[in-house]
Amino acid sequence: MLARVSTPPAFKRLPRAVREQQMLDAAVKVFSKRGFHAASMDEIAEDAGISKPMVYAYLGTKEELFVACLHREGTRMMQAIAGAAAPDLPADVRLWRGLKAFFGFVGAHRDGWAVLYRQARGEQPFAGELAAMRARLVEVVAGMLDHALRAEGREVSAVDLEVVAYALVGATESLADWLADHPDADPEKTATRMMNVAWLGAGQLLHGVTWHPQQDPA
Amino acid sequence: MLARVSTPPAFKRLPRAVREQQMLDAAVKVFSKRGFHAASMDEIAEDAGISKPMVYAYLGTKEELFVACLHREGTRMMQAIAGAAAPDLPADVRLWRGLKAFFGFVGAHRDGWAVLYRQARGEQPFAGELAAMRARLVEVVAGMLDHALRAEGREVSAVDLEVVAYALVGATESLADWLADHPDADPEKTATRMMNVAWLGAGQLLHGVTWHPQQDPA
DNA sequence: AGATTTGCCTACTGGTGCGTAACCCTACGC
DNA sequence: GCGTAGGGTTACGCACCAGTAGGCAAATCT
Repeated sequence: MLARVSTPPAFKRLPRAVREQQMLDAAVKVFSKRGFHAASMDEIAEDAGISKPMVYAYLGTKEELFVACLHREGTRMMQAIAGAAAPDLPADVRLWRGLKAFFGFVGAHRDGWAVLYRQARGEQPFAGELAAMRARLVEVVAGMLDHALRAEGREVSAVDLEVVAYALVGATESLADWLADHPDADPEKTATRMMNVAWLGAGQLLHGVTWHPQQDPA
Repeated sequence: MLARVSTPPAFKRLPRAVREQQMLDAAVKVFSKRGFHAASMDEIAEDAGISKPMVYAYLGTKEELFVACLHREGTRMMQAIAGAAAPDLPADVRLWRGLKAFFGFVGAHRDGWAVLYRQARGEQPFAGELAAMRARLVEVVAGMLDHALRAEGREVSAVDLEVVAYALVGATESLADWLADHPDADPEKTATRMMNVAWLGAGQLLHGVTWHPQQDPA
């Protein structure tokens, strides 16, 4: 008896653009779960519902795939933040909106984002990529602080500014990790907490209050 | 003619305890340079001036070796900090000494420490190990804050405390990264900068000053 | 209706690197 | 002076996985 000449392909053919996104989704998921090296192209392909050669055909080698993930997620995040903090608002409002957008983003992309960034930190080939993005963030924050400072007629050395901005960004990333690990936590509340630490601390600095190691016998 | 029956073994035999430390030194170096997966046992062995089976004989599998590194470095760090911050001092002094010790440690172990921790964050098997250590740190910091708060008759929810402590620890780690990447930076000065951000921000909170999202049209 | 392009697969290879088996040699205890 | 234990080595098995060759079928074009 005649079997169906062509088995109705239980899995549909999809246009490239769609499949690419599915692959990236799968890649982000697997990379974040396993880490770059431990992740296998086979698992990514399987998770995307496709076979391995397709991944190579569309997104290239493993490294290129990872970079693609980094780019997509990074761009999404940057847009989310940039869209929130217009440059003509007072510093605290900009900071607040930026934080809200940032934590909102992390909350919505819990598995993807945070862990992807946890990964990229370690692996040599991508550390640079990531560092560049963080540098942009630090620069923005430092710019905000500088702006606020000048508005009060004060000034601080560039390196001081950079370091404070670095600390602020680090604290924020740390809370993002915390948020990613506490699925039931509220992004906005986390943003508020961060704002408290950041703005009050930075605020003091802005007003010229500083701390010095007074007597220190040890 | 008779060659020397036993070539005077150009490389000496050493007692186990010594070789183990050499191996750990090499492992820390290689792991931090390459990352866990990309590091090869062969390279570690070679770098330690020994052959691979010795590493397996003394320190076990690759994972076990990494954990051993983590433990040694972690313990060293914790001791450096614990030795600096006696529990009966005022909170700001404790914080200051702790920070000084921490950044001093990182400054002295630049390549080893910081990068090792950058690694452990990502790799699944060790993230827990690392998280536990960080949790201990967070707990200590939170305890300090709580202590200072109670001394002023105020009280804050445990989760609030935890989050602030988390942010502080994150900011500190971030500056440690910065320090590790700027070999000519001064650890103590970095500690001072961190102290400024942390103590002033936390200090405000301690005095009941908080920030709220006032009107927020967007 | 062909012809061609595009989506998709099964099945391999080649390299890399963990972990081990089997063996050697020097020191020291007795 | 001789056994035994501990420091040390070379050389391999084996599994895993990135990347590829070669081919089939459904759209789409002409």
